[in-house]
Amino acid sequence: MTLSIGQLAKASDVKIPTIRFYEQIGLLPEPIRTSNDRRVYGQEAVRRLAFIRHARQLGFSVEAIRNLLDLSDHPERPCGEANLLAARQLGDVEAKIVQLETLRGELRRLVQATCDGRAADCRVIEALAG
Amino acid sequence: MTLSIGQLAKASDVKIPTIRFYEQIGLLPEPIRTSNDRRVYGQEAVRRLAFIRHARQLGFSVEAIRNLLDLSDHPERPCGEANLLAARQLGDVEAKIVQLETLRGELRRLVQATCDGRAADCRVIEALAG
DNA sequence: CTGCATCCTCTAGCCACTAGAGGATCAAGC
DNA sequence: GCTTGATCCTCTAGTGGCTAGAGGATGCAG
Repeated sequence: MTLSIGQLAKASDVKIPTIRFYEQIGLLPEPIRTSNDRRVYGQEAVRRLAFIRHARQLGFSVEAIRNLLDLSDHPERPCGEANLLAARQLGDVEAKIVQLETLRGELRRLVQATCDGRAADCRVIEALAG
Repeated sequence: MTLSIGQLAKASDVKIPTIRFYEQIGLLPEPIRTSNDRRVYGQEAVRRLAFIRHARQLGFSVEAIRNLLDLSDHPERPCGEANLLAARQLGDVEAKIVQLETLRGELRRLVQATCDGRAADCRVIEALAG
């Protein structure tokens, strides 16, 4: 059972231009074409796109995904790099959370200080200025 | 006491190209120039850049900062919009934190499942694929 | 056969910068 | 006065990960 790009988009929940974009940057192999140049995909494309989509949702960069896919394509290789990439991604996310929590604290103070006067006395403006 | 762009960059901890960029997009007014076309700034520029920098660190978009600066430039206006912008920014940050915490959970599971074999049996790859 | 959906390629835009080319000018030391 | 290195100028292009739109070909249903 083959799929058009539109059907693949629905099956994988990835938009058509994004699929073409992934092909362009080499995450997806170039599919075969019909005589009229339309892309034709098989089930493997659905799996590969699901892989990419899941990894992107976890915040992996395209570069990281390229490595992960490469490993997935070569099952005989050691998988230490996959572990490393996952650990690094976790570290990045944890760092981002800490940073955002700090931000949240500052913003909460900012929001609590909101006033109903004119900009001249506005505490939000004041806090940003000073 | 006037400042060159380099001195302003040091005083405000904003890089030179970024200062020029802020001028280009209208966050900073065009400064006067020397006879040799070099930008000359006063203390007001330091304050304005500090404002921008602080707001950027809090994650405000350039558009939001434009509005905040506009308010700051017109102290007679009501400041409800500043409050609104701050509240919205807080909401955005809180949403982002929730999202990242979910991500962190998934990534922790991924990282705990790391294996020392080959990619064929790698749980990280497997988890991403399935 | 008409009309709409789907597909194609190609280019440009988004955000907030950042990097680099290629050149002019300045300040300090000899 | 001359050299050297820092600083400045403008302009263009690149980053990441898409997204939007132009302009056109094809497919399919009524």
